[in-house]
Amino acid sequence: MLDKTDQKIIEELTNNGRMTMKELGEKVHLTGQAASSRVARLEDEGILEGYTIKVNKQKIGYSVHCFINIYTRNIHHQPYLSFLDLESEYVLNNYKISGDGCYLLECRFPSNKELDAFLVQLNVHVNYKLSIVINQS
Amino acid sequence: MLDKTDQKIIEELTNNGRMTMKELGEKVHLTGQAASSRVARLEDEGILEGYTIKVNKQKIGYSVHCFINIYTRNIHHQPYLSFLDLESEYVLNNYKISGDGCYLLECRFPSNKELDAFLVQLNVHVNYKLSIVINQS
DNA sequence: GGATAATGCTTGATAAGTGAAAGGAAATGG
DNA sequence: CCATTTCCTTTCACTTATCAAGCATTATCC
Repeated sequence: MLDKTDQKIIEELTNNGRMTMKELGEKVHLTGQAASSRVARLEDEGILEGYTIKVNKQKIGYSVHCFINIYTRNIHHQPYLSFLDLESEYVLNNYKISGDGCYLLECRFPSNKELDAFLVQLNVHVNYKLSIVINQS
Repeated sequence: MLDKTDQKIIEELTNNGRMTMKELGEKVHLTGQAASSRVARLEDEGILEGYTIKVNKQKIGYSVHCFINIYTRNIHHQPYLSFLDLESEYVLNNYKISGDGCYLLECRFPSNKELDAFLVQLNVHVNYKLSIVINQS
């Protein structure tokens, strides 16, 4: 499905998603047009899902990064999931997991103040265990 | 530091990091050149750290996504961290966290076979608790 | 085996975007 | 009140993207 050239394209675009097709072509030994049509194919196949940016969240005031293990008390998860939708400003990811707990929730907050308010509301729906990210290596 | 326009720019580029500056300008009611110079400033300030792509990892053969709570047995973490460097193909993130455990390790594997081999080696350095992602909502 | 089709590339012309320079409007400060 | 700064727009030369056409290689089918 993916040949060496496709893999290289994915690698290059992961490092710089805004590189010109001409530049990308040079990296993978193709013309810009050929590179462009391969990228279009990767998009059509749903392998390349989109383009985005890496933002320094600390610099824009979201410095508290945490993971929250969720333990549902109720067989109905919908209230919890609906709550996440409302608080989506803070939610990065919500993973349904095997192992300890039902979900692993990844969030970012401007400060402990917002985190605290979030946890109070969260506790209406579920129990939780909080882990704060100290560093990322 | 960031005005409304900057925030909108970040939002738009998060949704489509490859949009043209002209297009971005229209979204935020500026000319392409003005948008471009704001983006350049965001890059200089380190707020916009780079451009990348979203890849469907399942489609390229990395279908097992998991989080591993790491419990170090030894005060020296370096052997564990060096191990991660060697196995970086599978490692998405390694967070130093508060709460249960010392690290939260996020990985992706082509199959349980590679996961198993990874865990065997991991156990040389640390104890762990495994959570497999079933779904992402 | 040879015609046919399909795939993936290159080439070339046109349309579109980018970047640098020049200039103007609004806010800031002596 | 004028000078300065900041941020924007306009213009133009230049680069890049896009589209269609053409060509080579490989696969397919009778």
